[in-house]
Amino acid sequence: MGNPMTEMLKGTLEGIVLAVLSVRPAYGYEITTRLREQGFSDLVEGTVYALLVRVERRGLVDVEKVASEKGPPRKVYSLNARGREQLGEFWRTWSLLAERIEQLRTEPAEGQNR
Amino acid sequence: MGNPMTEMLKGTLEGIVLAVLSVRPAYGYEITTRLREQGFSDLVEGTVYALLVRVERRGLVDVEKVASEKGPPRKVYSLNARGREQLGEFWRTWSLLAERIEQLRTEPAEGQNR
DNA sequence: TAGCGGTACCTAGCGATACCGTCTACCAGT
DNA sequence: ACTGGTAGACGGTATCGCTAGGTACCGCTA
Repeated sequence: MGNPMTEMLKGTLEGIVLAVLSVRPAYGYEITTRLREQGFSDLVEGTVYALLVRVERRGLVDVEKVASEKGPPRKVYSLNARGREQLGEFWRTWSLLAERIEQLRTEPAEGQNR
Repeated sequence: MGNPMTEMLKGTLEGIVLAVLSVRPAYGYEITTRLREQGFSDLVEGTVYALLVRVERRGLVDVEKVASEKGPPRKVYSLNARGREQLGEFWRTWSLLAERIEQLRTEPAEGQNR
């Protein structure tokens, strides 16, 4: 079965991470903990790392290795031009979906609009 | 890759179909064509049928076979008590996700220039 | 009467993605 | 020496929507 939030995140998590990176560059561990604090409490570290590898392969982010004071070096990701384009695409798709779903929520009173 | 809307529908399509059924009972072909007209233009028949089989197995809907004037008999699905409960759960999860994502859209770098 | 399009349902296999568990590796404080 | 926090990686699993077909019935038309 799996909890519903997990399934809903499919297809949206990438946009969420890109949105985080659009604010400022960040590294994986940081992204995970920040999103966890912002309410995505079930988010799993491994998921974010895998997603970052994917967006890097698709050329949506630039990567820079930065030495860390604690632990291994950080891979700092920053959104590039293609990434910002993709983020725009995400917002468009999201808006469409959200609009249609909200329509379904308030529709029951109306019934048939045909 | 796949188009982004397809990925975003994962986890939400079930709720969408349950919402449609909450208005009034319907059969698979009807649900597909109605949603297609309402903007989910890429939605595929097979997807809806498979989804209906799943929600039936999980006991969220009641099924009744009704003879059709054209073609094979219709399987009319209606939302039962468990289905309505599940729909409520869907709306709660959706609201949470939508709220957090909208927050990301307008958020201006929390810990830095604010 | 043969063919076509619309209605209505069903299925096997594929691709994408999030989760799970576990691992490596480094450092500070006790 | 041990624990806990930081940082990244990987193989396996499950879910779910799509692809790409198939079956079956009906009315209309060439």
